[in-house]
Amino acid sequence: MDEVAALLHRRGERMTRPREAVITALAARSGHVSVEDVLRDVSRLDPRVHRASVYRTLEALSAAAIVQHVHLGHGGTVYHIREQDEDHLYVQCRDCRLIIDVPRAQLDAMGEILRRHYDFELHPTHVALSGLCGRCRARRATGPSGS
Amino acid sequence: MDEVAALLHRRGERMTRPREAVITALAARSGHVSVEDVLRDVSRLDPRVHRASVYRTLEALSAAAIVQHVHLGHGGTVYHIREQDEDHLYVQCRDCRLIIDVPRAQLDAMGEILRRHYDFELHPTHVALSGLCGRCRARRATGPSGS
DNA sequence: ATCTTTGCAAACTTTTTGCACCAAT
DNA sequence: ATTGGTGCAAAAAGTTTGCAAAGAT
Repeated sequence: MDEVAALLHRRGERMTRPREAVITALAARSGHVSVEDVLRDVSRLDPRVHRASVYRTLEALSAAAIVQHVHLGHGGTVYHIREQDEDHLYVQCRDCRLIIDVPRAQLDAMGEILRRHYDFELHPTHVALSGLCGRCRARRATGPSGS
Repeated sequence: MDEVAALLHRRGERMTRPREAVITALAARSGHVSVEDVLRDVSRLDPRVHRASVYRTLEALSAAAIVQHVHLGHGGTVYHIREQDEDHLYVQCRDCRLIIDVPRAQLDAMGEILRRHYDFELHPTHVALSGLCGRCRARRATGPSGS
């Protein structure tokens, strides 16, 4: 928390109650937190904090590179505290919404192709890829009658 | 258009004026059309068509697999008429929003890794990857002072 | 004639903004 | 004392819904 405060101060910004609450909320969950989750958790942590402050705080913390967001195909955007070695990408199951972190090394083949053939530099952490996890694939094979 | 009508009829559904307008709007643009674009184009093509009908039509056409959507990291969701050989994925520049279609073959390395190591079947057309195209990377290097 | 789809209006959800006040530095 | 940030309330954006009427088959 002090680290975060220092980062903010370096930018001429301040550590405040709403910001503490947002950071606490993000830290409490392992990662992949939706705005909705943040709003709910923050208002539990400190009911005085207003929605608008949560939105503004997420924006400020993003600008300061303290938090990062990942767009999911469905289900909007999730936030998490940025780690120094943010070297994985996200893959999400389109059925159960499970998110899997994949080491960035795995993406290098793709990144290399994009760079070479398309002069395009991939930022693999920004958007989650979509697909089907094994469990949901099995469930679909069995048929939705199974439920 | 008749093809689409046939597909709808096969599902016990009907071809109507709003649906024609939406399909015309989607066909007129090469692809990657936002709801906003569809709404605007449709109301030009036929001002009697209501917004709500556009939303409902996009949903119906999606359900019938006549149109498909792609989630972009920023800028929401874009629609396009589904092609039989939908074998490319999308990559989008985070600065200029340019969308590049990449042949699916290029993604096979990644797809293979996900399948083998994570038991995850990638649906690569559903979400656009994000990154920086060459032009924007150059512009950033020059510095935003260049504009 | 039947039954799907439409237009409309209103509701809803989510996010943003203007502004006076509060509070971190 | 500064001036960045907050809470509030209202507006803005984007999407959905109930319903009576219209229209495709």
